[in-house]
Amino acid sequence: MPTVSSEELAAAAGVNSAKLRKDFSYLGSYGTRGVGYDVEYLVYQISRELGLTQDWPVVIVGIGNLGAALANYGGFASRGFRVAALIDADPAMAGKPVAGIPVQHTDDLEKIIQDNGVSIGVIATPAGAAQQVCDRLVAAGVTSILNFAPTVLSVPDGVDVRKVDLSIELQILAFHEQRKAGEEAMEALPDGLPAAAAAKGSADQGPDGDVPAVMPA
Amino acid sequence: MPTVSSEELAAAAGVNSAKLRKDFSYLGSYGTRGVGYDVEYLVYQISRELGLTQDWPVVIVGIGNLGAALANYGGFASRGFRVAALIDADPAMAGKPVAGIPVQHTDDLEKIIQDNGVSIGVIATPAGAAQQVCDRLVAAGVTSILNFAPTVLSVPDGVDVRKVDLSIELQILAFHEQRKAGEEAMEALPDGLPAAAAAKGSADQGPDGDVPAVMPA
DNA sequence: CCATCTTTGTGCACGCGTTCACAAAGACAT
DNA sequence: ATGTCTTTGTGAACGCGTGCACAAAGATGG
Repeated sequence: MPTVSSEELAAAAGVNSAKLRKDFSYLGSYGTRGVGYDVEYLVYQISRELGLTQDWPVVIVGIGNLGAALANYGGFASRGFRVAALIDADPAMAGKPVAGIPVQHTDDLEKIIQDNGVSIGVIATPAGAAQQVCDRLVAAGVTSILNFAPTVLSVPDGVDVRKVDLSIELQILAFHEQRKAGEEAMEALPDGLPAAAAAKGSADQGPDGDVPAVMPA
Repeated sequence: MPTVSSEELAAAAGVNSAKLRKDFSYLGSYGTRGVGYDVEYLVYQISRELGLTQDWPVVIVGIGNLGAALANYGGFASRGFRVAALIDADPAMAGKPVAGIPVQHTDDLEKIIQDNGVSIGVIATPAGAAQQVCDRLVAAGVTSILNFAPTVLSVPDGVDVRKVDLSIELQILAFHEQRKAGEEAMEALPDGLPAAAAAKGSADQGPDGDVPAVMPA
């Protein structure tokens, strides 16, 4: 039986082993003292708790470059997501297959949502169309929306929205880049930014809190 | 002179006003007591500190759907980013304009980086090519990399990498969706997940910590 | 069956960030 | 000028998450 210790996992993930064990303990006592965690069982338990074992049908609205990129993205299927439909407002796109799935017209949006029991929608339209698409998705029964359009969507209570801004990550890199460049002239700067200085040596690859939280619109 | 108070900004951003004032104070004392902050001056100071006033030439490597979507993304220019070049390994793409910029071949990668003084690279290639492209970018002088390929890149010290996984946000939505669905049957579940339960009512649209940190690969 | 060794699960303490609360500062009216 | 009123900037307290350290649990070998 293949096992891992919290120590091994912690080293691989770059976190403290005690924190990892405490996190796991919230899911239950799945480890064996003196041995570690049964890999297969642990993966299953975490997957289940995270909802990876379920089948999540999603629709992608707006099949431009980004929508097509998402439709072709291989990482969805392995995480339980199934692209149930692609929807675009351009009649010329209708019927054209993208990633093996024929694009359908916006007119049929409500029917598509209901027929497939979709509760998660992805918006990859231009900014101008996003709110309108969002409203229709919500009215049709969608309760979670992933928004790639550069607009803040307003939704009724009970609907989750997550906004993905592709330039934010780039901005974080630029922020660190600026720090690197200004390091030799650090003392010459008018003010120091403690939070940023502390994060100077961060070597992770994740979207974690290593940049000030407040930004201008 | 248009001004805003910390109270107004805090309400708009959904944070505590004291925290906002303290954050601003790290940048200097830009407010006026009894009045608030001069909007224009404040925006400038924050922009400067964040590096938005600088010109950041970036290259995008891998001009598939995603690369094209990034090249067309309007949000870059306004944040100080300038797409200096598009690079692809496919000779058939060479010369073809995407978003008004002619695609160049990978062979010229080093020269392009050096001629344009590029320090930030975006990788939108298939997973198999990512590490190789990364190595060449780093060797050519790039010190910050935004990675859209589903691979963890290894880089020497001093190089920043940020990995963007388009399915993670979707997974967070699915996690909350599962919670919503299981809410009526909450007591029937074998275990509760305190962190998730606490985040139940979160209504923000940002990638903040409202989901467990550790995940299986 | 007992001893030893490994690794988990967790109480406890420390440290950091958030929030409270207030004095200082400045605008504005009289 | 002087007083009042608003809002900043920040010292201090609070709360939460992280990390330490160890007892309990179980495997493994003699």
